[in-house]
Amino acid sequence: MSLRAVAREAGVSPAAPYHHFKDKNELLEAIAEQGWDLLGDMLAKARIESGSNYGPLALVGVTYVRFAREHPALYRVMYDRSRDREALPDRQHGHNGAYDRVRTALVQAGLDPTDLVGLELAAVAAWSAAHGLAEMACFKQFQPLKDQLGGEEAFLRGVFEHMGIFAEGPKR
Amino acid sequence: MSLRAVAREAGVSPAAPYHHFKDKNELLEAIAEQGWDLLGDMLAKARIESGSNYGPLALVGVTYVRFAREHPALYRVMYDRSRDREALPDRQHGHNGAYDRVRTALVQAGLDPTDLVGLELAAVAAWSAAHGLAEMACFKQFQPLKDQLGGEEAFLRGVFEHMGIFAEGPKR
DNA sequence: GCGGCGATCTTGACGCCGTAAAGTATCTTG
DNA sequence: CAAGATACTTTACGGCGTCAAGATCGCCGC
Repeated sequence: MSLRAVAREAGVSPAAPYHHFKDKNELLEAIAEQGWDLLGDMLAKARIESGSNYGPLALVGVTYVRFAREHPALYRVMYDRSRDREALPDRQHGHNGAYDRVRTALVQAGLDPTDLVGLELAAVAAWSAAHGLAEMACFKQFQPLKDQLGGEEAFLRGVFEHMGIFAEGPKR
Repeated sequence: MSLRAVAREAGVSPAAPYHHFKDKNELLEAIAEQGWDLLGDMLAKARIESGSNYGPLALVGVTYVRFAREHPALYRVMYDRSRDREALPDRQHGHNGAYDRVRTALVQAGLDPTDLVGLELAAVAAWSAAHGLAEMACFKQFQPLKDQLGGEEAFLRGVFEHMGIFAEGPKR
């Protein structure tokens, strides 16, 4: 993606974007921020969803991965910016704190809220698993397995079932 | 990273690399391939390592993440190429099949070798977790937690303990 | 009503990039 | 030693991110 191409598509000169963003990176940051907000909203919506047959954590996991799979380019921009700044988005930076949301879901899933270290480790585990699966799910070599299981959703759920924290109920 | 910069560093003209690689991408593919071979060797070495206090799967997980942390640029090249071709490296493409290695370790860890679907799901889960953690572990916000646990290795181990398949012994 | 001003855009330029074509030097081999 | 392969250079093209210098236009206070 080139800034000049964006300007062309918008029907303006190549230098026009510089009156709205300091440079290309700042444009991408703005896009990423909107993306995190959108993902945060989807996670919030997923958590109050009724009739789900997932455990509360698996639900946010599947929602996270589905978001990444439905907006692959956006998700890439989002995560690449995080990697550049070496930090996950939190409320301090203006977005709605998807990371906090994971911790909340973990407490709801039965983790001890007073065990701060355990909670943090579980949050990292959950986010790692979701992000990792989001990146793995796009590989073609899993298509047969997805077909065999009856679709991508079942595949995601099957994978999450192999990860302790996503299993039904409080941690072993 | 620019091809011209590589040529400059090697003391040759900008066009010289084109006599060894079709284009920039092919150079990166070659680098990635060497990377996967190196990682495969490290995983093999880790598995025969004596005196380890990890479960067999956690050992390969920690080794995988440590490799990614020690060679972040290389790991990025490796994974980015995989994402482009939408496939993990396997023996068919000439390298030593890191993916097969994970499946082998899973069987050694006690999974039923005849349950092909379960084995495949577990392999995806393990690889997702390792890749996800490799990408998360670089975030600065976890530094306090790492310090509190006594180093990055303990941090990694703590996270893996929260993921079912990495826990000691056969799956729950 | 009008002068100025800020916002928004254009033009043109700079240096860097990936890549291609054509030419040159060096090394190998019959 | 001739001939061809190998490794490299030079030159060039178009695209990129970015910047400085204007141009245009709508709005506000006088």
